Amino acid sequence: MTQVVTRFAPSPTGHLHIGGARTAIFNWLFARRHGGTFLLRIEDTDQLRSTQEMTDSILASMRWLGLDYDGEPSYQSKRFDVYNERIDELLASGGAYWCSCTPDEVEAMREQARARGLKPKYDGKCRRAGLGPGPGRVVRLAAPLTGTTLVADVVKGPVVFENAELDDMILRRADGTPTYNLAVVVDDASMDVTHVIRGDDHLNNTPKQILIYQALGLPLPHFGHVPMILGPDKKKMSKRHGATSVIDYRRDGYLPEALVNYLVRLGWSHGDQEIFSLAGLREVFSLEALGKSASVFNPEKLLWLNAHYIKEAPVARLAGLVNDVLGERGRPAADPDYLSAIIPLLQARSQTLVEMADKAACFLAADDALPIDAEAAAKFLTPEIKDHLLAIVAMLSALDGFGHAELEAAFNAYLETKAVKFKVLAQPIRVALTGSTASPGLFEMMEVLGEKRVLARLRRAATLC
RNA sequence: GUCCCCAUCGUCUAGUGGCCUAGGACGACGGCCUCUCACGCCGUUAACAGGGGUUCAAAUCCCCUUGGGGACGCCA
Repeated sequence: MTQVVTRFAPSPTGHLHIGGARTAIFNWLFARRHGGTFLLRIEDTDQLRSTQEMTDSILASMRWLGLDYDGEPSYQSKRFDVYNERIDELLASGGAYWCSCTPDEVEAMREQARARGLKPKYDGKCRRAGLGPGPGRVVRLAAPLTGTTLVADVVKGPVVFENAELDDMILRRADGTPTYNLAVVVDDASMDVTHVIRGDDHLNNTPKQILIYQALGLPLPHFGHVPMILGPDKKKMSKRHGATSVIDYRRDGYLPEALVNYLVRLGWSHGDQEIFSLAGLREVFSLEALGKSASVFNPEKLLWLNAHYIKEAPVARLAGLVNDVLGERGRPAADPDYLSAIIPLLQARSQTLVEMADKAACFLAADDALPIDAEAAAKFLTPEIKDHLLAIVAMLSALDGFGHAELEAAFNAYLETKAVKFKVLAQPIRVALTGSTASPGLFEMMEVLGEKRVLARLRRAATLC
């Protein structure tokens, strides 16, 4: 295969969508797999809806996901002269023509076609009028009226379209700006893109674009249309499906490697393998392994992957991320060493960083202000337990070390002398230490909390009995 | 309405004519472990949309039906 060039071409009219992120991943992987080039192009020809803020957001999301691109991003808004040059060429060669029909007139034509059971399209009224430029006029492609156009899709296989179904689409708007279809073709050709990998929803655009390639005398790239991601209702993913942007997942405490792993498995597979890193993927990714059918987004599986990566992540990294979450919630920064001691106790118990931060809260709370669940207190901080708590305070104060092993040994001795089962003490102590009935193991927690906090919390709990 | 795409457990998928009594993963359910909650481990549940062909043989190939999705913009 010749040098591979792929590109990701988002429109900066919103944050990076997970569907867009997935096609970016596929393009990135294909290029990296073949030692090719991965380009980024911002499709901002719609000057009304495109914003710098969204461009920045998309760039940030890509960086977060670990998708680096080659060279600088290109902006279509800076290339209007290039597009217009090509449109003028088409005008001169007869491949395009001026059209004075108003949007309302065109809409009427479409209605008419629809009413006759045909595909709604422009009827070519101005095609032979030989119009020149003028206010309010657009430029349309003089598309072939007969014949067929073949899309040799890398994913879907060959797809044939009747040219009669295709439209004399607008190339240049009345305000002089180029339209999407024209700009994509000119850019993909001038950037020497070899593989256009994009969402399924563009399949119907492809024959139209091929017509433009042909009119311009440009060589065709390979096309590959990846199936869409659907919401739980099997409809195209949209805002009403909840979290749909990459930044939503970042905010909700997901690790980028989990999102990438999840997304790549939607519509692509490598045997029975479930766990993939970006580095591993670039060794095995292939377009042939892409599926053809749309897939439903499954939040539970993403959560499972996130939990998996949380268990694997280095403590120092998690500590930093949890601190960020804490900060976003207006909590003071935790001591890095203390937080790093807490994290290992929470890794197997947290599916997201947000959950981890929530669970870290009881470690970080001031001893006299630790929130204690009322129901838990009523059930476990009972009068008969009070003496035990006080006796344990005395016992622990006399202890030499405060490590897991010493603590466990001391408790075993206590249980023996008092002839009591650990079960009767465990929950009361847990409530005393954390304020709730669910937590990491007692001894490992006590070791992390340290003697001072443990004693203070036990004393406080005794007063509540 | 017209055109295009798609069709294996609830979901993501393996499967490229015999290895399929259809495999894995998430979820759900049950069990083990156990100081609680998790983790982990073990097990159960559950699918080739329907109908015709082709073939010695079909989840795999062809056709039809049905179902689902997408596209029909001076948005991208």
